[in-house]
Amino acid sequence: MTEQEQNQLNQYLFGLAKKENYKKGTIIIKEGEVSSKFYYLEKGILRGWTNNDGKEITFQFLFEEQLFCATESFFYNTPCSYSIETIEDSVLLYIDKEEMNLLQNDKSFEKLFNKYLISRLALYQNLLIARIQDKPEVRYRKLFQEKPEILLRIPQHYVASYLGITPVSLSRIRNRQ
Amino acid sequence: MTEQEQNQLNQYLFGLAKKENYKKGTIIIKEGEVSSKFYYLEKGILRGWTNNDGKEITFQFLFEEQLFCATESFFYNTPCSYSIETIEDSVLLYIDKEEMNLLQNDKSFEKLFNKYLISRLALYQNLLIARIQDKPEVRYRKLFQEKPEILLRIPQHYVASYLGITPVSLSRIRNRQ
DNA sequence: CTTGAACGATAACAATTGTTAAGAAAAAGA
DNA sequence: TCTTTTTCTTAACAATTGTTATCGTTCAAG
Repeated sequence: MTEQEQNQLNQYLFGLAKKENYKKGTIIIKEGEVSSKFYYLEKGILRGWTNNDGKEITFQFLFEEQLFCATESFFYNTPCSYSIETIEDSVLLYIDKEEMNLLQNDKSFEKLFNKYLISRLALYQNLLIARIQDKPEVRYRKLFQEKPEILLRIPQHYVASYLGITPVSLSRIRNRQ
Repeated sequence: MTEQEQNQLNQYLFGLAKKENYKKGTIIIKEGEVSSKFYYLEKGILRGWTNNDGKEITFQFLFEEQLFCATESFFYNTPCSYSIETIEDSVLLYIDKEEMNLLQNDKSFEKLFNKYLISRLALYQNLLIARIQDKPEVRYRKLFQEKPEILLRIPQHYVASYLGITPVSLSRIRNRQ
């Protein structure tokens, strides 16, 4: 998906969108509830996490200019299996599902959205492969190379959880470098 | 995506498809090459794997009645970053990308394919979350509960690789139960 | 049927990570 | 500013996994 196509899609989706400010620590999408909004993160950082026997597991970070929704919940109207919250003060744009349904009559939108889905699918496949392939220490090094901003803007215990290790272990790995 | 929608999509895609038999151990999609076919696995089992410093990492198994393609390679015409091979004698249906492009003019197909992409996206998100959430031993137990046929039909060292551990460690885990 | 390769179990030791706890530093709130 | 909370580091020990090697067993090709 080219940058131009991305901009066109954003224009379709968020040309008439509402804008809202959220303080750090606000839950945008809540585990167990149905989420029927499609979002664009204009400013800030978000974190996706699930509850695992009382322990929070962080599985995703979202940065500026990122489109997102709770895919399964949004498209199938099912309770969401995870939460998404702000870890900085953030600005979000959003549209409701009904507004999105209206867009689906537009063939040009449909084609763009198709491309968006394909790019997301490819991304998640690559994320999954990378996670199977690499051990925690390698995952840390790659993350540090590819997205150093994650390590600068996000508390380390969230990063540790995202890497699938404990904060103690991450601290040790960092110290080894 | 309902079963009916799935059948409709399969009919669109593979109504006029070629059918081919492959012996066990045949490479269907080869790492480094561009794959421009969309497949349906009628019979057999496939395995997706990548080369990681000389070590094979298995990241996916495909079973009967499964649609698949090398997403990134197929849609973006890039060299594929992994291989897919048969681990049993298998029967595949396939169409070329040009045939698929013709289908894209059909609005009904487009809608179905959209739903397919959404279902795949949701699946991969869940796979990724599960992998971040669970430790190797838990992953094994869940796999055993959800897909015991994997453990019966697939050599254990492939399963171990898929779980992100060594065959030795998998053998130990199995012995602990 | 025979032979070599592939597969799985086990053992011993190394390396890594988890757990718990304590303390220092930084950030947030009053 | 002062206090409280959060975050990060470090240490000691436990648990898990990795590595290497050996040994039957099974599978497959000839």
